[in-house]
Amino acid sequence: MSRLNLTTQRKAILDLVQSCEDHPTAAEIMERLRMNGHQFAYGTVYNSLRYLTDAGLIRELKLGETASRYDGRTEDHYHIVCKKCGRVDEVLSAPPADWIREVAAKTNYDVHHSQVVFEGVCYSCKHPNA
Amino acid sequence: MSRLNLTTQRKAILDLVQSCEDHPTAAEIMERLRMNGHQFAYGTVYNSLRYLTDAGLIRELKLGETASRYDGRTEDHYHIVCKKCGRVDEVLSAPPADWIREVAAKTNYDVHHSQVVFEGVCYSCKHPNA
DNA sequence: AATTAAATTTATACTAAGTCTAAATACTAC
DNA sequence: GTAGTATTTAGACTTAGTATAAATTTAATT
Repeated sequence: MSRLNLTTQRKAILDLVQSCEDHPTAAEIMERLRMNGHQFAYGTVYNSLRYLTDAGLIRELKLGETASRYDGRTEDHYHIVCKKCGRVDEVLSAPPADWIREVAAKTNYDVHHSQVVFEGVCYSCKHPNA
Repeated sequence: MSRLNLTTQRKAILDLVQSCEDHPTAAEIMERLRMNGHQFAYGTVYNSLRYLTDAGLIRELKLGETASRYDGRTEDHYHIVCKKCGRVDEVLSAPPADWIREVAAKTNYDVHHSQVVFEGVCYSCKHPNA
């Protein structure tokens, strides 16, 4: 682990991701950077996203779509995806420790981490004319 | 939903996936089919895997790698991936219903399904010289 | 059994997301 | 200021998967 090196590009990308209410893909990040007057090389954006992810400053979300999404919230949390509209919301309740212990015991693994993606239908899609 | 139509190709692919102890990718499935003397078009394998998945005969696993994996076990279950060796094991304990209810209440979603991928270190990697 | 219609397979072109590479640029330490 | 390292850039390349159009198979109708 070496010292954190936030270049202009990395800083701009970090700021952008942290300012997002949603969970943009790399392509969406590039688009928003361009709208803010930045124009970085394609590879630089991917490089920086990986660097920032490795540094623990942002999170990469793999929600089962083709592209990864990025999240400026670094606390441990999960996500729920609406099957109808594709919207993604945060889930802050952690899986019960009992369950994790049970899984560790049954599988003989040291469990370090879990990714959970819930799928369902969001409030707006349930009540279309509210 | 129309009647199930298991062509020669689909049947061979279903048989193969069901006979696997592991969770092969589409590329691995093609390779194993070839070893069994089958030679199907590239697109047919993808088509068939989707067909079989939609029919509920196999499952598509998105474990955060670049390629999907396929699983002949159709009961509801989850997976745990070893960070060291990449091995994937089954997790048969379901997440506690209380937790799911809590998530549904907090997010205002109807929760239909959850995908859970645990990450950790498997027994063999923990005890390298056993 | 021959004819038509529908579904499926095949081969191949294409797309999307991301990685790799080599040259150019920027930063750091002396 | 110069040498050395790290980063950015542009663009080629890779991987996984989708789309398309022609050929083949299967099923239904007569």
